[in-house]
Order: sequence, then structure tokens, then C-alpha cells
Amino acid sequence: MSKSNNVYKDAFNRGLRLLDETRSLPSEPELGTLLGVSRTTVRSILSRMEETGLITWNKRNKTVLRAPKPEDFFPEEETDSLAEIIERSFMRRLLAEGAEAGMQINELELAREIGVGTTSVREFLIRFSRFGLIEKRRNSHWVLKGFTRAFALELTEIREMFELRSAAAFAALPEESAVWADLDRLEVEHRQLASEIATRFNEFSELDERFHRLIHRASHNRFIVDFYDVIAMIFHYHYQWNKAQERQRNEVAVQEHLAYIAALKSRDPGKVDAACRKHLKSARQTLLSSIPEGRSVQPA
Amino acid sequence: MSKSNNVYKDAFNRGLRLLDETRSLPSEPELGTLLGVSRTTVRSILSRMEETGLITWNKRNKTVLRAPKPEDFFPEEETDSLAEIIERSFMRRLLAEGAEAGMQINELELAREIGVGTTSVREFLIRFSRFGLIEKRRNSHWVLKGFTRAFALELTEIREMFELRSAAAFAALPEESAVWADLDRLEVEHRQLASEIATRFNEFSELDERFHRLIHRASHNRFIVDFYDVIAMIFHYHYQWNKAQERQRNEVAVQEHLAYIAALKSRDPGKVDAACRKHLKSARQTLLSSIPEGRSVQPA
DNA sequence: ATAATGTCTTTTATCGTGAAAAAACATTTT
DNA sequence: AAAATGTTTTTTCACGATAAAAGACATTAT
Repeated sequence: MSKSNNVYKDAFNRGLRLLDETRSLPSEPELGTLLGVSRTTVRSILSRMEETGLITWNKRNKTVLRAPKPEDFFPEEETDSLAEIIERSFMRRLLAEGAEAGMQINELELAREIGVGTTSVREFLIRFSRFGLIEKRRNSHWVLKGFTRAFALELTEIREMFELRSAAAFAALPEESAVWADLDRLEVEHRQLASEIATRFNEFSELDERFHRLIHRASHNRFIVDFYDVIAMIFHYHYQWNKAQERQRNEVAVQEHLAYIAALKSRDPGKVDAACRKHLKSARQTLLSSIPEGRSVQPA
Repeated sequence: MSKSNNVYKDAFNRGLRLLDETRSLPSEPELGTLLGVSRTTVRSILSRMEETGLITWNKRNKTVLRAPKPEDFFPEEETDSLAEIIERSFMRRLLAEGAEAGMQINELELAREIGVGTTSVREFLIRFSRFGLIEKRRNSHWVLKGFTRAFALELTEIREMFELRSAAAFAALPEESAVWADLDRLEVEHRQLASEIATRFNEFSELDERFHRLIHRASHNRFIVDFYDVIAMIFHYHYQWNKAQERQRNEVAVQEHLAYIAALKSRDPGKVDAACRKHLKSARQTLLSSIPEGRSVQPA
């Protein structure tokens, strides 16, 4: 097996959703932009849609014949990229019990366990190494540094430094900057979520990420912007693993965000700093409190 | 061809230098630690030393027969790892004229040009991407962001943030910490270099890196420590490319380091901050002044 | 003339393979 | 019995090959 066609399958599934909305599909290049794939892939998708009787396809004419049925979709698990599959497997192991700091990571074993080639695992580990959780020994294996209390503290230290600076830069942005409109939209979303928090609390983490990324972008510094990937990754897996008091946590966080937004809009540096600090402090607390004591041991 | 034996060749060359110093070599495990390679490689080295009449080898007995001659050494270019070879080629291209921001990077072309497999190039690019100079388009090519003025400014912004914090942490370290002895040693090296600056100015960059790494380590934060890799990489290639006023620049920098060291030893936070700022400011100036105007264009 | 479609070429993503190097295990020496 | 040497197994590193996907070029339709 060389390369899976998950790009095609995923785009096909997304393409199916377009059929509900229109009588006939747009041009191939337009579909390509819409789905984020090349024309080659668009044409494969159209071919299959024709074969399965979803559309008729004759040159520019792509008429929708029927709405897609559940069985038209490719199974979800076939639409994931290899990188995603490896990341998930790896994180599951990492967050599972028994992943102690200092433990060594075996590429071959990982590859066999997940059922992929070693090359993909190697590439994943290299990419993953920037998160600071693993480290390579020269000419040798990788070492797990562990999801420890020390890690969380180091991560949050940088986060706080970067976010305070970004927030200050944000508040200093001119009136005519487009970010203020973005901020307004986010504020509305926050208010909506706040009013329905009882049922929608699990939608918070996605909103959280968008909000913080908007702020970090104001730094106009690629290293700050990129660092948010580390934070997002940690929070993503971390909260998947630790659901304790999720609702209450998110409820508090939404309110803190609203105060933070208000501070930004006031453009008062002192207020911004205070609101930002307050939110970051509770974010740190949440992260720290969820690290089991057994993991808080430092690597030898 | 699968894997080159550069680890063996490099360790062999380093092993030859040991022959000058002793009548007989230590045990295999000891040699392994000394050369930073496994026993397997040590044994290959000993085999060759025996074959070429450098030593006699019988179990524990490894007697030196003669001093190594120049022709005993493997050629330097055969001792580089693939990663180093690729990095050098890539940086040469990057710093050469015509490497404009926005340009796309072709893995296959790079691999062919350097004469290596695509896997190695891919892995290099992934590792290299954390330096913020290139970016990957999903399912597609890499894009060169370019060594621009913006890049230099973003880099130095983070550097200054991190170093000021590390320097403050350093000054607050307890008297009994081992770093003070390290600092003393570095101070001596600086004074020696200062007194012979006319002839040894090109030795500064190595000393510079050791000095700043020592300070960054005081932060006890892996993200700060790791970020110095970005700075070191940039400075390394950058100064290789731009030799203008190297001597004068280094002379100034040595003096700034000495003032910085004195400030650290005073443990006065105000003095530390001032000395650190002063040095970082001139480091930034040096970097910025060497970026040609043609490169200062922002990517589209 | 512009923008689409049709066709062909190039590049990327992934695997299996094999040599280099590390690591583990067994045996001998001090 | 501790540490070395001898031997075997496992893992890492790098390659070429191949299907998926992107991209380029040629042709046709509005």
C-alpha cells in the first residue's frame, strides 16, 4: 500500500453536503477552491457522484439528481489523514497510565502497533518534538519527557508572557483595524453560549481557541502565533481526557472572556492587563489541577 | 545505497586523536562513552586500527603501535551526517541571491540537486520549519517565507523577552549554584579573548553561544532553552555569509558580555536588566544592518 | 478573450527493503 | 561478582518504488 486516498474521501463527503443546497454544481476550479483540493480530486469526486446516481455530469452541466443518503458517505475513519491517526494513537498512549517520564519511544514498535510505515512515524515524531514532550537522543531513540507538572508550568509561563504582550498590542490597534469587528462577532458568540451554557458547554473549547488565536495574531509575531499550536494541542487532548467539572470550568471561562473582551474594547492598558492575567491564572489552575500527582515526578 | 557510515568515520577520526595521548586504549565501553557511539561502532573502529597497523588488538589489550598519519584519517566531507549536508545546501540556497519570499520549495528538486533521497529532505524540512522561515501548504509544497527584516524583528523580539527573563532568573540564583563557577570560567575566557582579539576574533561566535545558552538555561524553561536553537542557527549561517566588520563587531560584543557578566555577578536586578538590554540592542542592530534591502520585502 | 474542460506531467505521501548502528544477551576474564 | 569481550537481535536511517494528489499544458466552449 502506498498512499491512502483520504483526501479524496474526505472531500467527497464534504462535497455531498453541497448537494443539499443546490440544483447544479459549479465549475471544477470553483469546487476545488470550495473543498480545498485540486481539480484532479474534484474530477474523481464528480465521477463517483455520477456513478452512484447522485448527479448527471456532462462537461459544464452537473445536475443534482437526488439528495445524498447516509450510505453515500465514506466511513468517517477512512477520511482521516495518516498524521491524524498517528497523533491520536500516540496521544492515547501518552496520556494513558504508565507513560512515565524517561521512558523510551520505539519508532518500529509504534509503527507496527498503529499499522503504518516507520517513515510516517518518524515524521510525526519530528513534528511532534516541538511540543517539548519528547526529545531525541543523537543516533538513537526518542525519550519521553512526560506530561508533568513541570511541563505545564513551563508551558503556561510562556503562554502568559506571550498573551499579555499580544493583548497589549491588540488594545493598541487602530480603530479602523478589522480585528475589532472580529472581536464583536466573538463577543456575540460568547453571549449566546453563555445563555445556553447548560446544554452547549462542550462547544466552548472551539470558541476558546478562536478567541485566543485572534489575540495572539495581534502580536504580528510568527513565533508567538505558532506557539499557540502547542497550547491548543495540549488543551485539545487534555480536555478530552479530563472531563471533570467541564461545565463549571467553561462557564467561568466564558465569563472571564467576556470581561477580557470588555477590557480590550476599553483600550485601557491597565484593564486589559488585569483581565488577561485573571483569565490566564485560572486557565493555569485548571491545567495544573488536572495533572495527577503520579505524573508530577521530574524526569531523572 | 542505504545508510552512510559517517558515524563510524567521524568517531574513527576522533579516535585517532586519542592515540597521540596514550600507550594503550581503554575498554570498549569506555571508548564508547568517550566517542559517543555504541560498542558496535567502537569495535569497527578498533578493527580498522588494527588492520592499518595503528594498534595491536587482543581482547583487553590494545597497544598503540604508532602515531596516526594524515592519510589515516577519513576525509572530512565523509564524516558529515546527511542532515548536515542537506542543511548546508539548503542554507546556501536560502542566503543566495534570488531566494525571494513566496518562492515555493520543491522536495524532489532539492533531493536531486543535493543527491539524496526525498525522505531525508522531507524530514529536514519538517525539522527546519520550526525556525519560522518556511511553511507547509497542506497536501502540497513548502513556501519560503524568506530571511526578511520582518523575520529578524520577530526573532529578536522573542529573544529579548526570553533573555531578559532568563538573566533576571540567573541573577536570583543562590550563591551555591554551580552556574556561578561556570560564569567565572566564561569570564576568564572572555578576558583572554579580549586581550588577543586582533588574531582570535573569529573564535567569538562559539563563545557567544556558550555564554547565552548558560543564561537561558537559568530560566528552567524548555521552550526558552529550545528557542536558542533558532537564534544560534540564524547567527551561525548569517555570520558565515556576512563578514563585514566582523572583528570590530566581536570586539564590541566581548566588552558588552564582560559588562553583562559583571552585572550578573552584582546580582542587582536593575544593573542586570540594563546590561542585558544594551547588549541585545546592539545584537539586534548587527543583525538588522546585515539584511540587504532587497530582502526586506514582505511576502505577498 | 476568458474560463471552462480534457489530458498529460510532476510532486507528494507512504511503503518495504537493506545496511549502519545501537542494544541486548551470552560468555569469558580478572 | 563485576566488568570486560564475543555474539546475536533489534532499531534507526536512508533509499527507490508506486499510488494519490497537485499542477501544467492543450483544447474546447461561451
